Amino acid sequence: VIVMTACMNALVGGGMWSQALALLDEMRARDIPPNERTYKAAIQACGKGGQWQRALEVLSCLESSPSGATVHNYNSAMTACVTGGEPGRALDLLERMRQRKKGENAGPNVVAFTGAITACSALGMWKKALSLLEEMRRGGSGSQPNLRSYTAAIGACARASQWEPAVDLHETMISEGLVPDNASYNAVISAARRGGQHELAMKLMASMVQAGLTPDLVTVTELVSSLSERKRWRDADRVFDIAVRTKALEA
RNA sequence: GAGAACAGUUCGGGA
Repeated sequence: VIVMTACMNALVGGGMWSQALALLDEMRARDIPPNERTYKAAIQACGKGGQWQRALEVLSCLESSPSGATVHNYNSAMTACVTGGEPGRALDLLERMRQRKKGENAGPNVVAFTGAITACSALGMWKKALSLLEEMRRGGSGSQPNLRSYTAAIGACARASQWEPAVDLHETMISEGLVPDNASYNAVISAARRGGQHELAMKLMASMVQAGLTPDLVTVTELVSSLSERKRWRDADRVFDIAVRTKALEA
């Protein structure tokens, strides 16, 4: 068991999740009973590979194991559901974690909530994303939402072309003392683009530069597509100027 | 010490 599990860990670390799962199958075929560590490696493999069915199966093995499933284990299973194209099941898992709280294991943490917000994003449920974020702000995850949580929520608004709430979140986040980074800026800019607010998108890029950040490839593609949709070629030139000046594309 | 792990932003390509 130890050798097999060690191999699985190595495979997962190297991004070879399918081989790791193959080892789990082999253990079963050979009647080598997996232990908790084996399942932990397996569920991580499922997370990376988006193998949600197997993730849920492994999760229930962990749940019934003596030490029980950890918050991390649930989070890996949630990742598997989202990347496996079953985001609704990730939301189910969040509920399951909440039930578990009563049993005095830890409830969902910041990572779990953020994962659930990402699931909402994939489902187009931006209102639910906002309400999950609200719940976090009220202390529901045991700590306050961090930069990634806000970015995920902004991303959910962006996907639904809801630029106004996205901008609100961006501002709230700043007033909470969080410092926006490239990913969070790119998320609001995306919301502006999808909401047809190209002027706003340009302003956001400018404030990004003012804040000392270097726009990246994502920022530039975001703006260029926003501007070209409206054939604002002059503005697109300005964006390229800024991109060159800030060395945006040199990373 | 078999082992320290999980979450966020654009577009495109490949199986």
